Amino acid sequence: MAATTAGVRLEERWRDILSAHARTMCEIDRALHPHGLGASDFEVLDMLATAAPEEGEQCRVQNLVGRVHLSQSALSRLIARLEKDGLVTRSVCVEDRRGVWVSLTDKGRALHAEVLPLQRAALARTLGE
Amino acid sequence: MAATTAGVRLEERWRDILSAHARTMCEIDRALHPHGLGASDFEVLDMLATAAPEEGEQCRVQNLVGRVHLSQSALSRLIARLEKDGLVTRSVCVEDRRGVWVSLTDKGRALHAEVLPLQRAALARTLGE
DNA sequence: GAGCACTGCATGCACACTCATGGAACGCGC
DNA sequence: GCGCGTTCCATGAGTGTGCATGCAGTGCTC
Repeated sequence: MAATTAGVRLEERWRDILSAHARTMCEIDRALHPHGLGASDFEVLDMLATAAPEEGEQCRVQNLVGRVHLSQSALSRLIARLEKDGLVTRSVCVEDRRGVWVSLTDKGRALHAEVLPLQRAALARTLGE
Repeated sequence: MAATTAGVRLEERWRDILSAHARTMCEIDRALHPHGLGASDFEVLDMLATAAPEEGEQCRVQNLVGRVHLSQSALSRLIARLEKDGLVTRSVCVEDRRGVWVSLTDKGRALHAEVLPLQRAALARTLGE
């Protein structure tokens, strides 16, 4: 009996998460789409911007996997798209030539600064009741 | 200042939701995959099972859209898959021939009963700390 | 240095999703 | 009844994702 009660409570919590996730994700997508970005793109851009504020600072792809809620292959393709759009650059890591360094371009940094308030606004709209 | 603080708090909340969603979704998928179901499939199955416990009770596709976090087209295809697997049946609604009734088959009901505890267990593993 | 297991990233493939559209059925005004 | 806008579901096209795999580079053992 107690077990089923706990089960129902978990079920409700799960529904809440599902609902909040769907609404917010959709709202962010809608807010960022005019700028050519999706929610996942922004997540990576934001990670690069906050994790490597120094100019010369760079970030391994490996470091991004695990922090981002994306598979390694999806991340690889996403970075390829960002590079094609001129938002990031990839360069081989000299100390471990298997690795790849990813860094924001000036354009990428500028775009991030531009859309950050939009993302915050979307969050406020759907999460801050 | 207060605005940015609130922004950071929202950001953290969003990260938590993202993380919980990804972990739980993955865990449910993993638990249900051996039975040929994904998380979305279960969501629809569960909805049909709980919304129409009576034998003759049926549910319009229209009623499912909005309750499920899926687009109308995705739901249509998902139901087609479930029907192909013999878990649900579709029949035209006699009182509004645009509509379609969806109902669980015995096999669908049995499968739902079989995997429900697995889903609950997955929820408990990832949400109930 | 040769062999070998392992790591890091890219890619082929299958599949589910969204968006936009299509077609059938309804309901309303006339 | 006829036309017209709307609703309901299905489907075609394009895109993104995960899984499995490929391939180059690393480091360890000998």
